[in-house]
Amino acid sequence: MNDEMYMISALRLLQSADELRDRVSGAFAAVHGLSVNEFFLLMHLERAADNRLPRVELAKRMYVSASTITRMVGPMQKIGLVDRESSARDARLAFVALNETGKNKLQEAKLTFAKNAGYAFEDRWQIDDVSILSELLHRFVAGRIANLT
Amino acid sequence: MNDEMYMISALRLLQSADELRDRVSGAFAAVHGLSVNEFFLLMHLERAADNRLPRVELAKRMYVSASTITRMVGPMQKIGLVDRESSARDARLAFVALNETGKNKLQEAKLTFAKNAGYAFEDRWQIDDVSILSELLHRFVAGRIANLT
DNA sequence: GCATACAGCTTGCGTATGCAAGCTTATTGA
DNA sequence: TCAATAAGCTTGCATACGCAAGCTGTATGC
Repeated sequence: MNDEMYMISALRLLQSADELRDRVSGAFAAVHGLSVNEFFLLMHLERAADNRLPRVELAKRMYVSASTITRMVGPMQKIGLVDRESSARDARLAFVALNETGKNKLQEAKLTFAKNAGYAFEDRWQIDDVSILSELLHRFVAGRIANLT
Repeated sequence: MNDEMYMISALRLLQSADELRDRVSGAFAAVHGLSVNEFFLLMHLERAADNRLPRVELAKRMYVSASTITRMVGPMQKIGLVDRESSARDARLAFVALNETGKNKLQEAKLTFAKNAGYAFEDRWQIDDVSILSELLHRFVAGRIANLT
Protein backbone atom coordinates (compact mmCIF):
# COMPACT_ATOMS: atom_id res chain seq x y z
CA MET A 1 0.00 0.00 0.00
CA ASN A 2 1.20 3.49 -0.76
CA ASP A 3 0.42 4.76 2.72
CA GLU A 4 2.87 2.28 4.17
CA MET A 5 5.55 3.39 1.72
CA TYR A 6 4.95 7.02 2.54
CA MET A 7 5.19 6.36 6.25
CA ILE A 8 8.40 4.38 6.01
CA SER A 9 10.03 6.97 3.77
CA ALA A 10 8.98 9.79 6.06
CA LEU A 11 10.22 7.96 9.14
CA ARG A 12 13.57 7.30 7.53
CA LEU A 13 13.82 10.87 6.35
CA LEU A 14 13.21 12.26 9.83
CA GLN A 15 15.52 9.77 11.50
CA SER A 16 18.31 10.34 9.02
CA ALA A 17 18.03 14.07 9.51
CA ASP A 18 18.09 13.69 13.29
CA GLU A 19 21.27 11.69 13.09
CA LEU A 20 22.91 14.03 10.64
CA ARG A 21 21.96 17.09 12.66
CA ASP A 22 23.25 15.50 15.83
CA ARG A 23 26.55 14.72 14.14
CA VAL A 24 27.03 18.17 12.68
CA SER A 25 25.83 19.90 15.80
CA GLY A 26 28.66 18.63 17.96
CA ALA A 27 31.34 19.62 15.50
CA PHE A 28 29.82 23.06 15.00
CA ALA A 29 29.60 23.95 18.65
CA ALA A 30 33.18 22.83 19.26
CA VAL A 31 34.82 24.40 16.22
CA HIS A 32 32.87 27.56 15.53
CA GLY A 33 30.65 28.25 18.50
CA LEU A 34 27.76 28.16 16.07
CA SER A 35 24.53 26.21 16.25
CA VAL A 36 23.19 24.42 13.21
CA ASN A 37 20.29 26.86 13.09
CA GLU A 38 22.64 29.83 13.14
CA PHE A 39 24.53 28.24 10.27
CA PHE A 40 21.32 27.92 8.29
CA LEU A 41 20.44 31.52 9.03
CA LEU A 42 23.77 32.63 7.58
CA MET A 43 23.22 30.39 4.57
CA HIS A 44 19.85 32.01 3.87
CA LEU A 45 21.39 35.46 4.08
CA GLU A 46 24.22 34.53 1.75
CA ARG A 47 21.76 33.30 -0.82
CA ALA A 48 19.47 36.34 -0.58
CA ALA A 49 19.64 39.46 -2.72
CA ASP A 50 22.07 41.95 -1.18
CA ASN A 51 22.83 39.31 1.42
CA ARG A 52 19.96 40.47 3.57
CA LEU A 53 16.42 39.50 4.49
CA PRO A 54 13.57 40.81 6.66
CA ARG A 55 13.03 38.85 9.81
CA VAL A 56 9.69 37.54 8.68
CA GLU A 57 11.27 36.06 5.57
CA LEU A 58 13.94 34.31 7.59
CA ALA A 59 11.27 32.87 9.84
CA LYS A 60 9.34 31.40 6.91
CA ARG A 61 12.41 29.97 5.28
CA MET A 62 13.68 28.37 8.45
CA TYR A 63 10.34 27.01 9.66
CA VAL A 64 10.61 28.87 12.94
CA SER A 65 8.62 31.69 14.52
CA ALA A 66 9.42 35.36 14.12
CA SER A 67 10.29 35.63 17.78
CA THR A 68 12.91 32.96 17.37
CA ILE A 69 14.56 35.03 14.65
CA THR A 70 14.55 38.10 16.87
CA ARG A 71 16.22 36.15 19.63
CA MET A 72 18.71 34.42 17.37
CA VAL A 73 19.82 37.61 15.70
CA GLY A 74 20.59 39.48 18.92
CA PRO A 75 23.68 37.46 19.88
CA MET A 76 24.80 37.09 16.27
CA GLN A 77 24.73 40.83 15.92
CA LYS A 78 26.66 41.24 19.17
CA ILE A 79 29.48 39.04 17.97
CA GLY A 80 29.48 40.90 14.67
CA LEU A 81 28.28 38.32 12.19
CA VAL A 82 25.25 40.26 10.99
CA ASP A 83 24.02 43.85 10.97
CA ARG A 84 20.63 45.36 11.45
CA GLU A 85 19.45 47.53 8.57
CA SER A 86 16.28 49.55 8.28
CA SER A 87 14.28 49.94 5.13
CA ALA A 88 13.84 53.40 3.66
CA ARG A 89 10.59 52.35 2.03
CA ASP A 90 8.99 50.61 4.98
CA ALA A 91 10.01 51.60 8.48
CA ARG A 92 8.53 48.38 9.84
CA LEU A 93 11.15 46.26 8.14
CA ALA A 94 14.31 45.40 10.02
CA PHE A 95 16.63 43.59 7.67
CA VAL A 96 19.21 41.14 8.89
CA ALA A 97 22.30 41.66 6.78
CA LEU A 98 25.33 39.41 6.39
CA ASN A 99 28.57 41.37 6.80
CA GLU A 100 32.17 40.49 5.99
CA THR A 101 32.82 38.86 9.34
CA GLY A 102 29.71 36.76 8.87
CA LYS A 103 30.74 35.77 5.36
CA ASN A 104 34.13 34.59 6.54
CA LYS A 105 32.63 32.68 9.42
CA LEU A 106 30.17 31.08 7.05
CA GLN A 107 32.91 29.90 4.70
CA GLU A 108 34.69 28.19 7.58
CA ALA A 109 31.46 26.66 8.81
CA LYS A 110 30.67 25.33 5.36
CA LEU A 111 33.90 23.36 5.39
CA THR A 112 33.01 21.81 8.72
CA PHE A 113 29.52 21.07 7.51
CA ALA A 114 30.73 19.43 4.31
CA LYS A 115 33.33 17.41 6.16
CA ASN A 116 30.85 16.01 8.64
CA ALA A 117 28.21 15.45 5.99
CA GLY A 118 30.91 13.56 4.12
CA TYR A 119 31.58 11.29 7.06
CA ALA A 120 27.89 10.53 7.29
CA PHE A 121 27.71 9.42 3.68
CA GLU A 122 31.14 7.96 3.02
CA ASP A 123 30.60 5.13 5.46
CA ARG A 124 28.28 3.17 3.27
CA TRP A 125 27.35 5.20 0.22
CA GLN A 126 28.65 5.34 -3.30
CA ILE A 127 28.91 8.84 -4.66
CA ASP A 128 26.36 7.96 -7.34
CA ASP A 129 23.86 7.08 -4.68
CA VAL A 130 24.40 10.39 -2.96
CA SER A 131 23.79 12.03 -6.29
CA ILE A 132 20.48 10.24 -6.75
CA LEU A 133 19.42 11.05 -3.22
CA SER A 134 20.30 14.65 -3.79
CA GLU A 135 18.21 14.76 -6.94
CA LEU A 136 15.22 13.15 -5.25
CA LEU A 137 15.35 15.44 -2.27
CA HIS A 138 15.59 18.37 -4.62
CA ARG A 139 11.91 17.87 -5.38
CA PHE A 140 11.10 18.25 -1.74
CA VAL A 141 12.65 21.69 -1.61
CA ALA A 142 12.48 22.82 -5.23
CA GLY A 143 10.29 25.80 -5.82
CA ARG A 144 10.10 26.72 -2.15
CA ILE A 145 11.56 29.99 -1.10
CA ALA A 146 13.24 28.09 1.68
CA ASN A 147 15.42 26.12 -0.73
CA LEU A 148 19.09 26.75 -0.18
CA THR A 149 20.43 24.66 -3.02
CA MET B 1 33.82 17.77 -6.15
CA ASN B 2 32.42 15.25 -3.74
CA ASP B 3 32.44 17.65 -0.83
CA GLU B 4 30.05 19.90 -2.68
CA MET B 5 27.74 16.99 -3.40
CA TYR B 6 27.81 15.89 0.21
CA MET B 7 26.98 19.36 1.40
CA ILE B 8 24.09 19.85 -0.98
CA SER B 9 22.62 16.47 -0.16
CA ALA B 10 22.95 17.10 3.54
CA LEU B 11 21.37 20.54 3.27
CA ARG B 12 18.46 19.16 1.32
CA LEU B 13 18.06 16.30 3.74
CA LEU B 14 17.88 18.64 6.73
CA GLN B 15 15.57 21.09 4.99
CA SER B 16 13.24 18.37 3.76
CA ALA B 17 13.04 16.94 7.23
CA ASP B 18 12.33 20.35 8.73
CA GLU B 19 9.45 20.87 6.36
CA LEU B 20 8.06 17.41 6.87
CA ARG B 21 8.31 17.70 10.64
CA ASP B 22 6.62 21.07 10.57
CA ARG B 23 3.78 19.66 8.50
CA VAL B 24 3.21 16.60 10.66
CA SER B 25 3.65 18.54 13.87
CA GLY B 26 0.60 20.73 13.34
CA ALA B 27 -1.68 17.83 12.51
CA PHE B 28 -0.43 15.82 15.47
CA ALA B 29 -0.98 18.51 18.04
CA ALA B 30 -4.48 19.22 16.76
CA VAL B 31 -5.68 15.63 16.32
CA HIS B 32 -3.97 13.64 19.04
CA GLY B 33 -2.43 16.08 21.47
CA LEU B 34 0.86 14.37 20.74
CA SER B 35 4.17 15.87 19.72
CA VAL B 36 6.23 14.32 16.96
CA ASN B 37 8.82 13.29 19.51
CA GLU B 38 6.21 11.59 21.66
CA PHE B 39 5.06 9.73 18.56
CA PHE B 40 8.59 8.56 17.92
CA LEU B 41 8.95 7.46 21.51
CA LEU B 42 5.85 5.29 21.16
CA MET B 43 7.18 3.91 17.89
CA HIS B 44 10.42 2.84 19.53
CA LEU B 45 8.54 1.13 22.31
CA GLU B 46 6.26 -0.71 19.90
CA ARG B 47 9.27 -2.04 18.05
CA ALA B 48 11.15 -3.12 21.17
CA ALA B 49 11.07 -6.53 22.78
CA ASP B 50 8.16 -6.76 25.22
CA ASN B 51 7.21 -3.26 24.09
CA ARG B 52 9.51 -1.70 26.62
CA LEU B 53 12.90 -0.05 26.90
CA PRO B 54 15.16 1.46 29.55
CA ARG B 55 15.30 5.24 29.47
CA VAL B 56 18.92 5.27 28.39
CA GLU B 57 18.09 3.17 25.36
CA LEU B 58 15.28 5.50 24.35
CA ALA B 59 17.63 8.45 24.68
CA LYS B 60 20.21 6.90 22.36
CA ARG B 61 17.66 5.87 19.78
CA MET B 62 15.99 9.27 19.73
CA TYR B 63 19.18 11.35 19.76
CA VAL B 64 18.12 13.19 22.90
CA SER B 65 19.50 13.33 26.42
CA ALA B 66 18.42 11.04 29.23
CA SER B 67 16.87 13.96 31.07
CA THR B 68 14.63 14.68 28.10
CA ILE B 69 13.32 11.13 28.28
CA THR B 70 12.63 11.47 31.98
CA ARG B 71 10.67 14.64 31.35
CA MET B 72 8.81 13.32 28.33
CA VAL B 73 7.72 10.15 30.06
CA GLY B 74 6.19 11.87 33.08
CA PRO B 75 3.19 13.38 31.27
CA MET B 76 2.80 10.37 28.99
CA GLN B 77 2.56 8.17 32.04
CA LYS B 78 0.03 10.52 33.64
CA ILE B 79 -2.30 10.31 30.66
CA GLY B 80 -1.90 6.56 30.66
CA LEU B 81 0.02 5.86 27.45
CA VAL B 82 3.00 4.19 29.09
CA ASP B 83 3.83 2.49 32.37
CA ARG B 84 6.92 2.49 34.51
CA GLU B 85 8.37 -0.93 35.17
CA SER B 86 11.31 -1.86 37.34
CA SER B 87 13.78 -4.55 36.51
CA ALA B 88 14.11 -7.51 38.84
CA ARG B 89 17.70 -8.01 37.74
CA ASP B 90 18.90 -4.44 37.95
CA ALA B 91 17.18 -2.01 40.28
CA ARG B 92 18.74 0.93 38.46
CA LEU B 93 16.70 0.27 35.36
CA ALA B 94 13.34 1.96 34.97
CA PHE B 95 11.69 0.59 31.87
CA VAL B 96 9.20 2.61 29.91
CA ALA B 97 6.50 0.21 28.76
CA LEU B 98 3.85 0.69 26.11
CA ASN B 99 0.41 -0.30 27.41
CA GLU B 100 -2.88 -0.96 25.61
CA THR B 101 -3.96 2.68 25.70
CA GLY B 102 -0.63 3.67 24.24
CA LYS B 103 -0.87 1.06 21.53
CA ASN B 104 -4.28 2.30 20.48
CA LYS B 105 -3.15 5.89 20.50
CA LEU B 106 -0.14 4.94 18.42
CA GLN B 107 -2.27 3.23 15.79
CA GLU B 108 -4.37 6.36 15.39
CA ALA B 109 -1.29 8.53 15.25
CA LYS B 110 0.27 6.33 12.59
CA LEU B 111 -2.69 7.01 10.33
CA THR B 112 -2.28 10.74 10.79
CA PHE B 113 1.43 10.46 10.19
CA ALA B 114 1.00 8.42 7.02
CA LYS B 115 -1.68 10.75 5.73
CA ASN B 116 0.44 13.85 6.16
CA ALA B 117 3.55 12.16 4.87
CA GLY B 118 1.47 11.23 1.87
CA TYR B 119 0.50 14.83 1.24
CA ALA B 120 4.13 15.81 1.36
CA PHE B 121 5.09 13.29 -1.31
CA GLU B 122 2.00 13.13 -3.51
CA ASP B 123 2.39 16.71 -4.61
CA ARG B 124 5.25 16.07 -6.93
CA TRP B 125 6.50 12.53 -6.53
CA GLN B 126 5.81 9.31 -8.36
CA ILE B 127 5.46 6.35 -6.06
CA ASP B 128 8.52 4.76 -7.67
CA ASP B 129 10.60 7.76 -6.68
CA VAL B 130 9.41 7.49 -3.12
CA SER B 131 10.43 3.87 -3.23
CA ILE B 132 13.93 4.74 -4.39
CA LEU B 133 14.25 7.46 -1.79
CA SER B 134 13.13 5.04 0.86
CA GLU B 135 15.73 2.51 -0.21
CA LEU B 136 18.52 5.08 -0.23
CA LEU B 137 17.61 6.46 3.16
CA HIS B 138 17.51 2.94 4.47
CA ARG B 139 21.29 2.93 4.33
CA PHE B 140 21.37 5.90 6.59
CA VAL B 141 19.46 4.13 9.31
CA ALA B 142 20.18 0.47 8.57
CA GLY B 143 22.15 -1.29 11.23
CA ARG B 144 21.59 1.39 13.84
CA ILE B 145 19.64 0.48 16.90
CA ALA B 146 17.65 3.62 16.31
CA ASN B 147 16.20 2.36 13.06
CA LEU B 148 12.42 2.11 13.20
CA THR B 149 11.88 0.61 9.78
C1' DG C 1 -7.99 62.18 5.04
C1' DC C 2 -9.27 59.51 8.74
C1' DA C 3 -10.63 55.30 10.91
C1' DT C 4 -9.96 50.56 10.50
C1' DA C 5 -7.49 46.67 9.25
C1' DC C 6 -3.13 44.63 8.56
C1' DA C 7 2.08 43.73 8.54
C1' DG C 8 6.55 43.45 10.88
C1' DC C 9 8.84 43.21 15.03
C1' DT C 10 9.49 42.52 20.04
C1' DT C 11 8.36 40.84 24.72
C1' DG C 12 6.06 38.00 28.54
C1' DC C 13 5.07 33.54 29.65
C1' DG C 14 4.97 28.60 29.40
C1' DT C 15 7.22 24.49 27.55
C1' DA C 16 11.14 21.69 25.82
C1' DT C 17 15.83 20.47 26.02
C1' DG C 18 21.01 19.78 27.23
C1' DC C 19 24.60 19.68 30.65
C1' DA C 20 26.43 18.82 34.91
C1' DA C 21 25.83 17.41 39.56
C1' DG C 22 23.84 14.22 42.72
C1' DC C 23 21.50 9.95 44.16
C1' DT C 24 20.97 4.92 44.06
C1' DT C 25 22.42 0.49 42.65
C1' DA C 26 25.91 -2.76 40.05
C1' DT C 27 30.25 -4.06 38.95
C1' DT C 28 35.16 -4.39 39.41
C1' DG C 29 39.61 -5.06 41.52
C1' DA C 30 42.62 -6.12 45.04
C1' DT D 1 34.86 -8.32 51.39
C1' DC D 2 34.78 -3.84 50.57
C1' DA D 3 36.47 0.35 48.45
C1' DA D 4 36.53 2.49 44.08
C1' DT D 5 34.40 2.97 39.76
C1' DA D 6 30.70 3.02 36.66
C1' DA D 7 25.75 2.82 35.04
C1' DG D 8 20.94 4.46 35.14
C1' DC D 9 18.02 7.91 36.49
C1' DT D 10 16.52 12.50 38.22
C1' DT D 11 16.95 17.48 39.22
C1' DG D 12 18.87 22.48 39.13
C1' DC D 13 20.15 25.69 36.03
C1' DA D 14 20.67 27.90 31.59
C1' DT D 15 19.20 28.18 26.83
C1' DA D 16 15.97 27.74 22.79
C1' DC D 17 11.51 28.02 21.09
C1' DG D 18 6.28 28.95 20.10
C1' DC D 19 2.19 31.54 21.05
C1' DA D 20 -0.27 35.44 22.04
C1' DA D 21 -0.35 40.22 23.21
C1' DG D 22 1.37 44.72 22.39
C1' DC D 23 3.73 48.39 19.77
C1' DT D 24 4.83 50.86 15.61
C1' DG D 25 4.16 51.80 11.01
C1' DT D 26 1.60 50.83 6.40
C1' DA D 27 -2.35 49.94 3.52
C1' DT D 28 -7.36 50.04 2.66
C1' DG D 29 -12.14 51.58 2.56
C1' DC D 30 -15.27 55.09 2.73
